[in-house]
Amino acid sequence: MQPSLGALRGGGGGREPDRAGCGTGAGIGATGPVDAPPLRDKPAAIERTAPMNLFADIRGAVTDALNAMMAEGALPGGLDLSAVTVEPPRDAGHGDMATNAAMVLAKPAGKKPRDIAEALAAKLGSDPRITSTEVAGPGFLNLRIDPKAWAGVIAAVLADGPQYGRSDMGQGLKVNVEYVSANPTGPLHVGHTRGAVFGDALASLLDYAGYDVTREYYINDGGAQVDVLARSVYLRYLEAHGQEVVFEGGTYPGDYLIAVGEALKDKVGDEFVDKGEQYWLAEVRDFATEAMMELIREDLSLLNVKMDRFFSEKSLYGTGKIEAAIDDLKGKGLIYRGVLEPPKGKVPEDWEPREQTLFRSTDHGDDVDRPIMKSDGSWTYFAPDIAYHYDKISRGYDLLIDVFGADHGGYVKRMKSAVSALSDGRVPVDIKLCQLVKLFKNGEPFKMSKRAGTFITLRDVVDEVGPDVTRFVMLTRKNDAPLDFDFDKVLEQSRENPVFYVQYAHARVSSVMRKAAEAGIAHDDATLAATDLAALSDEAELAVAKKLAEWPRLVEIAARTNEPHRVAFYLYELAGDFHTLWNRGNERHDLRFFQEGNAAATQAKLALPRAVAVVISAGLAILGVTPVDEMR
RNA sequence: GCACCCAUAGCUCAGCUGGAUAGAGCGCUGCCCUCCGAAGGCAGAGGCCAGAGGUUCGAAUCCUCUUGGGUGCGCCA
Repeated sequence: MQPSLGALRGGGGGREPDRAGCGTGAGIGATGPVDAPPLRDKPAAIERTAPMNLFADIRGAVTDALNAMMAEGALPGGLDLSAVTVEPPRDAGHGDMATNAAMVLAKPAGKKPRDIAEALAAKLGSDPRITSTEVAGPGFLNLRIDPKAWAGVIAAVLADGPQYGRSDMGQGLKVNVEYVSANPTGPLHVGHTRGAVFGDALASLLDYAGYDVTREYYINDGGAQVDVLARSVYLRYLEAHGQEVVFEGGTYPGDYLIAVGEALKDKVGDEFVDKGEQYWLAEVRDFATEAMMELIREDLSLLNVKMDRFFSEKSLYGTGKIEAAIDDLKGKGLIYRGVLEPPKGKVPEDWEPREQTLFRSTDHGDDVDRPIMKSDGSWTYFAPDIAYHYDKISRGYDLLIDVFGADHGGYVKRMKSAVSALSDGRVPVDIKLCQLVKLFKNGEPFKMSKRAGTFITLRDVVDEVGPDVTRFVMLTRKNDAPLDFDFDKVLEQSRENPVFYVQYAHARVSSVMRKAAEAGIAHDDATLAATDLAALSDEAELAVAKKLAEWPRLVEIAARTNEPHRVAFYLYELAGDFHTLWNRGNERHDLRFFQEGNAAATQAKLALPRAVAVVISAGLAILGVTPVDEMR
C-alpha cells in the first residue's frame, strides 16, 4: 500500500495552546504525583464477585497465617499487614511466588526476619496449593505452587471468559476521566490522537478495575479562539460569495473551513455580507463551533472513542456558574485583590505592577497565586475551568482525572490546588500529561509542512494504518515519554512491532481452533475447562499459565497507577511466552496443541491457547483494539 | 531565577505502593522448519541504572545536591 500522506488536511488551531495537544510543541511533560487513593469507606455501588486472582488468593493465605500467628502470640497483635506483598519473583529459580512479609514485619514485631519467615512457612505448609516453602536471602519466603493451581487458573479463565481479570478494586467509586478537550477550531491532529487513545484506554481500564467511569470532553468554546474561528469562517463565507479574501495573522487558513463557509452561505444567504462584526459574530461563532464539534465527533468515531458527555465552557458563562465557584473560594478566604511579583530572572518587557483578582492557590500547594480575572473584567481561562471542576465535584465524583498535553505542565499545580480548595481536600485529582508524538516514515522524521495551518490530522493517521494499529501503538510508551510513530514500522509484520506480535498470537490460537473444528473436536470453553489439565506440566506450558495468573494483578497495578500502557506491555509478554511454547511444538510433538488422532488429548491441550486468546481479547478490549483471527 | 518532567545495554524502551544476580526488542555471533503459520523460536556477547551524598535490613525506584536535556512561568487558551 502506498501511503498518501501528501494529501494533508489543513487545519487551524495550531497556534494557541490547547489543553489536549500533545503534539503542539516539544515538551517534556509533567505528571503530577499520584494522589492518595480515594476514600474506600463508601458502599460499593455494584455488587461483584471478583473472579479468580491466584496472587490475591495466596496473599490472603499469607495474611490469614499472620493473623493466626498474632492470635497465638507468635507475633505481637495489631500489626499492619498492608505492606505485605505476594509477587512473582524476578528470578524464576526462586520459586513461583515470594512474600516479603517477614521483612516488613520484622521491625514492628521486634523479631528477626528469618524467624518470622520460618514460622510463617510452617503455617503455610498445610495449604494444599503450596507445595514447598523456602526462606531465602534477607528474609524472603519463596513459595512453590502446585501445578494443579496453575491448571485451576486456566479453568478459571475459560469459565470467567472476558470477566477473568476484572477487579472490584474500584468498589464502584465514581471517577470522571476528562480527555481530548481539544479546542473546537479544527480537526484533531496527531497530538490529540494520543490523548484520545490514552484517555479512552484509561477509562476502560478503570471500568475493568471496578470503577464507575464517566468519559468527558470539555469544549473550550468560551474564549477568544472561537472568535478567531468565527472570523475565519466569515472569510470563507465571503469567499463562497465570490469575494477575494486574505487570511491575515490570527485567522485559520485551513481548507476544512471552506465547506463551513459554504454551509453558512446556504443557511443565511447574503445576510452577513459586508456587515460589521457586531452584526454576525455571535451567530457565526455558534454556527462554526457546532460545525467543528461535528467534525471532532467524526474524528473521534474513527478511533472508536465515544464520550459520555461533552461539557461546554460557554455554558458556564452568564449562568452564574463561574460566580458560584468563585464565591465558594471567596467564602474560604481564597480570593483577594493583589499584585503579583514579577517572574525572577526573565522579566517580560511590558511587565508592570498591576493589581488583579487572585486565587490564593498557594494555600493548596501552588507556587504562586493565580489571576482569575483580566483587567477588562472578563474571566481568565482558569476561572471557567475552576467552575467546571466545581461542577464535576458537585456531581459527586470520588476521583477526577484530567488528561492534558505536555504543554499544560505549568497548569497542573493550579488545577490541583483549585480542586483541593473546592472539595476541601476530599476529591483527589490526577493529571496525566501526554508527551508529543514524533512522526516518522521509513525511519526518517516526517516533517509537517511549514505552510501555515497544515499538519497531520487524526484522520490522516487512521486512514493510513487503521484504528487498531493507531490505538495500540499510541499505548506502547508511558504517557509521559515521547512517542515515535513510524508509518511504515507500525505496519511491519515482525516481532519488532508489538501490534503484529500480539495479534499474531491471537491469530495462531484461532488457527488451531479452526483446525479442531475441522476435525470435529468439541472445543467450546466449557468442554475445554472440564478436561484433565494435569497433563500440562512442561515448563513452557506452565510459563504461559503463570503469565495468565498475573493478569488480574496486572490490571490492578495498571489501574492504581493510571497507566494503561502496562496492559500493552503485558500482552506483548504473554504473546512472547505463547510463541515460545508454540515453537517448542516443532521439536516436541507432545507439546503441540493439536494432537493428531487423539481428540481427548487435543482438548486438554487446547485449553491453554484458548485461555491465552481470552486474556488477549480482554486486554485488547481495554486498549480498544479488535483481536484478529488471521493475519493478512 | 523558580516550578515540573526526563536521564537504564551500541540504538529504542520496560522495570510492580523500595526487594534477591536490573529485563525486552533492534543490531551483532551461532543455531532450529519432512511436523499446528519460521511473519516464529533457542543460545551467546553487551550495564559504575547520569554523578555524589542520605533514609532503610534492602534503592534504578524515596529524599537532598550537582550535571545534562526538555517544558512552563501576571490581563493566551
